[in-house]
Amino acid sequence: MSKARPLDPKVLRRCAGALRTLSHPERLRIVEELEKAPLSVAELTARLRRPQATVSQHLMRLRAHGLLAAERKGRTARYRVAHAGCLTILGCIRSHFSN
Amino acid sequence: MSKARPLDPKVLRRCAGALRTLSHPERLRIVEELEKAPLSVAELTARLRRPQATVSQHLMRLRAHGLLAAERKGRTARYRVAHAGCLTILGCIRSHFSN
DNA sequence: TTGACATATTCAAAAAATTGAATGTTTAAA
DNA sequence: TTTAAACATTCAATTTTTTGAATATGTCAA
Repeated sequence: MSKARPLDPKVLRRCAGALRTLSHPERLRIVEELEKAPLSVAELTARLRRPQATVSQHLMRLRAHGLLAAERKGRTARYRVAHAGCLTILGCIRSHFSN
Repeated sequence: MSKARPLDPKVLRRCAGALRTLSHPERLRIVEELEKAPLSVAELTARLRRPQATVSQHLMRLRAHGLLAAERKGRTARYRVAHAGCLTILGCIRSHFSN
């Protein structure tokens, strides 16, 4: 058990940024889908029933923060969760904020 | 281990809202301070070195989402963490996003 | 009461996030 | 090559968030 030193401002900003990146219903949903299995943009677009551009923008943002990663095969991009913290936070949400 | 049912849209929005409420460096810092012990607005203002109004606004927002609670004694208000999820997420951040 | 202190609220300006349409890029198939 | 499919990017309009100054409210002490 560590001493719970205060996080330094730089780290604090990065952490807040990660939380903010996750703090959108559609992005949360994306992580939820990708937790089960990697999916292409088209598959995610179908599941979320949102415009492709919107889904792509969400994916870009999640990827920019290192939360997702993409593997391209031919002309499709397969996204997957790339940061374990993502799933931990999702689990935390499920157990603490679900109802 | 549950079946990881997809969160319904309403819950998803609430969860995203909670994350967003936490996704600000100063608000994260507030939770961090209050994790150790309850504090008054003045004490928090001193620790954060931010204008009182700003701290108060952050507190109001955290309280509105049920993450903090306030107990008033005379003319001071003592804030404390009121939602366990808060601390779980803080712990998650420490272990996954700290460096 | 009056005055000072602690906290909360309002307000307007500035900054950031969200949205979808339009368009660009890359790759595979014809 | 052309064409189309899959994804990414740009853009401008809209909405939301953030900020601090100003001010309001409530409470204690004199």
